[in-house]
Amino acid sequence: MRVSAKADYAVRAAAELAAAQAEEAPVKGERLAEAQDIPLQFLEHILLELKHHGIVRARRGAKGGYWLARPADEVTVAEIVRAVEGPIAHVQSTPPEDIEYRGNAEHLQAVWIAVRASLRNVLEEVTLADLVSGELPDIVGELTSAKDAWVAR
Amino acid sequence: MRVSAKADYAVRAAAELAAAQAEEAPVKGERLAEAQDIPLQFLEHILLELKHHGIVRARRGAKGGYWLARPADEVTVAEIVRAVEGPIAHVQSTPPEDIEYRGNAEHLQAVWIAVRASLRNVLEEVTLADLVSGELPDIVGELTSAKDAWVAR
DNA sequence: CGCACTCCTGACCAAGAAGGTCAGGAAAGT
DNA sequence: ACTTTCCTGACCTTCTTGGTCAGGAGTGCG
Repeated sequence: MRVSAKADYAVRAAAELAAAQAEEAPVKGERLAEAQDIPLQFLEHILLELKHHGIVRARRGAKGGYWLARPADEVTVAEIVRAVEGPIAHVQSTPPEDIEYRGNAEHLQAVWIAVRASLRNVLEEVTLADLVSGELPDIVGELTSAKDAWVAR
Repeated sequence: MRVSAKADYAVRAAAELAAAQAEEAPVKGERLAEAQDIPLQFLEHILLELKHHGIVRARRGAKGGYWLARPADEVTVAEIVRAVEGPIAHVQSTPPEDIEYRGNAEHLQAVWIAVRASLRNVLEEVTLADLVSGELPDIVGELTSAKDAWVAR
């Protein structure tokens, strides 16, 4: 139920790429690392994973670097998280719809399904374009405006 | 972004305790383990954690066993998950409200806050009583009735 | 009292993930 | 050719996950 450093880094780097999409030139890994304060070599591994998932493209050499494979408003945060962390809200490493619960826990399956659906409702709605513009989808506004959304429990 | 075996086991065992709350006698660990098919010794460690968090009580000896410290409709799934997994939706092991994002990732904080809020909206609404009766809160019904809530991505 | 029963506790363990670092190779540009 | 930058795999340390094992300590009963 936590967000890994890798996922956080991946989204941040992707946000930088989204912002740079206007310029017609690739962005170097080093610049991404500096902009978001991420260890360079670790970041390059992450970018490679994003590339393998078709989210990012890259070119090597002098004028090389990374860029988004698609327009920023077509890439969701959910995609990026899945690329580096794997499936969202799996239970014991298996998808909730495949689990059979017995006895008094029978309805737990529906709860885990609801958990996954609520995560998707946020992560699949927010695109990289939303993220850099700051114009987040309504659902984020609703969720973050509840007074106790910003306090720990 | 996944649910550990421990959290799953904990909720299932707690559901059994909730169902047994009518009988005025404690439930043995062995019975819980069998009912939910959980390795006994691992389960006892989990129950101990729940006890330390004031969710469960226990007595040793011949007529000993475990029981819920409070009525089943006052114990939420969120409490149980926190007891065994720690805080929900932390990023890089720190709460999202404490993170400062720079540059184009500035609004990522709001997204993680929304993620946490949406998890809470489910986990803090569902009580153990809901779970054993099968009468889950409206929000769960809404989330699970979307057609693609039950399919993988 | 003694004994069985059950929880309680800490030590241990193997495998994997998290969060990196290091060294070298392979394309691209000049 | 040479530099630049990505690409790749190996390696590393620490922590977490998902357990098992051995023994201690409280409780109830005959």
